[in-house]
Amino acid sequence: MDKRAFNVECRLPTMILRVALDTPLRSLFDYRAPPPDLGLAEPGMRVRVPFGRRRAVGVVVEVTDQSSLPAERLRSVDALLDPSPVLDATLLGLLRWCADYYHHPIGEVLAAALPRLARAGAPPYERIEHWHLTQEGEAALRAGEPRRAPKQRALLERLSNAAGDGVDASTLGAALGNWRDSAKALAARGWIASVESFAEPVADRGHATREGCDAPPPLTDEQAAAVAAVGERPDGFHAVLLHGITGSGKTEVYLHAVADTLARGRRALVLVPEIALTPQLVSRFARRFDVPLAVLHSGLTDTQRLHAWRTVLSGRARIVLGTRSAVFAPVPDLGLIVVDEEHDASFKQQEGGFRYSARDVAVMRAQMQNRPVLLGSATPSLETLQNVALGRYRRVALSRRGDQAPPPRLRLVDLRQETLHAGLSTTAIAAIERHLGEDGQVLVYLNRRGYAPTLLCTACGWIAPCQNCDARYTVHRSAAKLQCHHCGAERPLPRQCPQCGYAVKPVGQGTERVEEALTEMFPAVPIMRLDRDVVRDADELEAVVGRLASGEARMLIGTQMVTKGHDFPNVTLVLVLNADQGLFSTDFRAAERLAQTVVQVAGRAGRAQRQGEVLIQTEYPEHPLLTQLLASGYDGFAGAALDERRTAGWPPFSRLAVLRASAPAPEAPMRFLRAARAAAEALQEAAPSGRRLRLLGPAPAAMARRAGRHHAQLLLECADRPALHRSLTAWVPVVEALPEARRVRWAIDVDPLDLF
DNA sequence: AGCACGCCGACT
DNA sequence: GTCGGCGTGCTC
Repeated sequence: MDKRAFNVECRLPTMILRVALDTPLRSLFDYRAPPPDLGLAEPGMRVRVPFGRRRAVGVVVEVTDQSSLPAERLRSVDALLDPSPVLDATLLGLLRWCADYYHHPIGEVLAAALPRLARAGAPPYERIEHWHLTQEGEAALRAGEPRRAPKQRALLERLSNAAGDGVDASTLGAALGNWRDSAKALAARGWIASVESFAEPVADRGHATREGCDAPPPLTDEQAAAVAAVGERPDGFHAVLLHGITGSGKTEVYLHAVADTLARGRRALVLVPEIALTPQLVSRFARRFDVPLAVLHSGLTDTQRLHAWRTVLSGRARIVLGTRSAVFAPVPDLGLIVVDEEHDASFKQQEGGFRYSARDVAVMRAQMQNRPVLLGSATPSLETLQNVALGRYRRVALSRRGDQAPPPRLRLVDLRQETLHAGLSTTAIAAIERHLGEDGQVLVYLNRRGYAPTLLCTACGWIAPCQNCDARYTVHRSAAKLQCHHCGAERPLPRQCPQCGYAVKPVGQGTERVEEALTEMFPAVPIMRLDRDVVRDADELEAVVGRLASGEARMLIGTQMVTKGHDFPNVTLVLVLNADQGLFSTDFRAAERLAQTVVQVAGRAGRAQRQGEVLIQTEYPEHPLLTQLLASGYDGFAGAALDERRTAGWPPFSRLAVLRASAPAPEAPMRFLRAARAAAEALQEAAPSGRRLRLLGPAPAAMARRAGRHHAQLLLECADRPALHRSLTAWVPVVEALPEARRVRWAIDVDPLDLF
């Protein structure tokens, strides 16, 4: 309490707040602190400030007593929006590290950590609205009023029965349904009134947790060892890779590690890819633990997101489950971070300006917080495996499936020796017949939705080009339209060639077409499709999964969606229709992605007693990646792939950054990038910064024109991270100041996932 | 990014 | 004669 008095006397005269604002500017802005009666500003609190001609909400990053600006140019903050920091010291430190590491303006980095409504100034705590009867109201009720408004009367009676400070709005909503109109009418007559307050943050620690209704099953030895490895040093940073094959029970390890964390009175943060489509995990946590759980994902409305964020900030939520941006959730007393499917590309922000890897940020957060981080995957990224090899992460393995099912048998189907029916080889069709005959289920994986990837004119060769992109329209037959999968443009499906009037035909296979072909081949077998066109939300997904689980459907054809997290216990045959996309890509990560996809989809097979069979269709059955994967599994593949990366000097044996630019004008991105490259070369000459920086490009992107904008990029490569970082630190301000920069949208992508 | 100011074309 | 195009500059 005396702290305030101290500050008034000694620091107020020169108290200056350094504030981050949601602008692409790379600096902080100095403001005079508000008078002390408005509250004492601390780093991590939001403030409302005048900014140019408008008002903005910013976050106090530093409190100092001096500014590089003359005092007369400083303006005062309008208001302090938080009674205590919404970003604690560790989280603020993490965000500052992000701004530095990803070379992104601090204001936009902080914006990524706050829900939109919080950025607009919404209070940090839930408003609690308490309604109570006034004396006039009591009198009216005794007098038998209101006589002809039953809803108003019910509300009055409900309030008159309430004790103490009345009834809060959510209780009224639950008890009376639509009560707002009645309340308005009664308030207008002065019979009832409301008082607003804020929900208090939860201050307790050491809160013992009861386990919920699901009793934890006994752990296998491997699982127990994994849980022990995570819990070994709960007060220090260490990273554990949980390398568990599909079906080995990784989730059970997470649940136990989280239980240990809760038992210490700490909170757990669990990151998953694309949670909106994996409600299974959420319900498993909800059933196991009898504690409040917050779920943060991209499918929430702004209001829902604000609500969930407040639940986290207040400490009510003991477990926070979320996707990428949840890595910035303001979890108090954070005791453990789990990253499930750590190899998943959706942890990397690929759009917009601030392109961070939530997995890497999670590791850094755990380090700053001095807490363990648990990374789980059946197919760990090569980066993570290299961290294990260097002794930075500890690897614990789950090598046995809980159901004791033998691992599936993988086989290649040589497409050069096969006749194809709608993309299906005769071998594959025979295998489908056999498995269906033996009462098994069949899963067909094809990473291409729609009916066919192109529509071709049989006479003139016209190929339905998208107007906005260097791409062709995809045929969607049942919706009778053409759709561009890069910009979303649609047009009706033409019956004849719009150029010459002759017949058009769809070329190639998408999931819709394969479904049609399978339906024709197996008219008696119920088939389901699983892709973004058929399944729009979690409920629809559950319906499809449910129909397969019940045996109502016997075959499933789908895209990536089928590889993610869902159990199909009776699937005995998995078909991978075209593995070849990943074999000859210019992207050095394509092989890794293909291996991960194949292993993940193969893991869906044979989870019951029967051994599963996996058929991979390819034109290149002797390709080393495929033979390696078949001969020695993912581990063998990963070892060979890491050797290749070392030889070629690709990550994790070097560090990359990409400067990306786009503009409607076709020449602007390349002009900007050439200027940026020249600037980098000039800097290198002026101050050789140790390790050599290699510049590759600029070059137009693989698909140069997307959604009406032209894209190009410049690749920067360096043998070690500090040297790359130093170069970027010197270079980015110069790039920003280039006159050409004004004509493009540009962004730095540190540790890019996709190069082309 | 916003939001101004500031100079040159087609409109009431 | 104005409305408005987007080039340039600034935001503590």
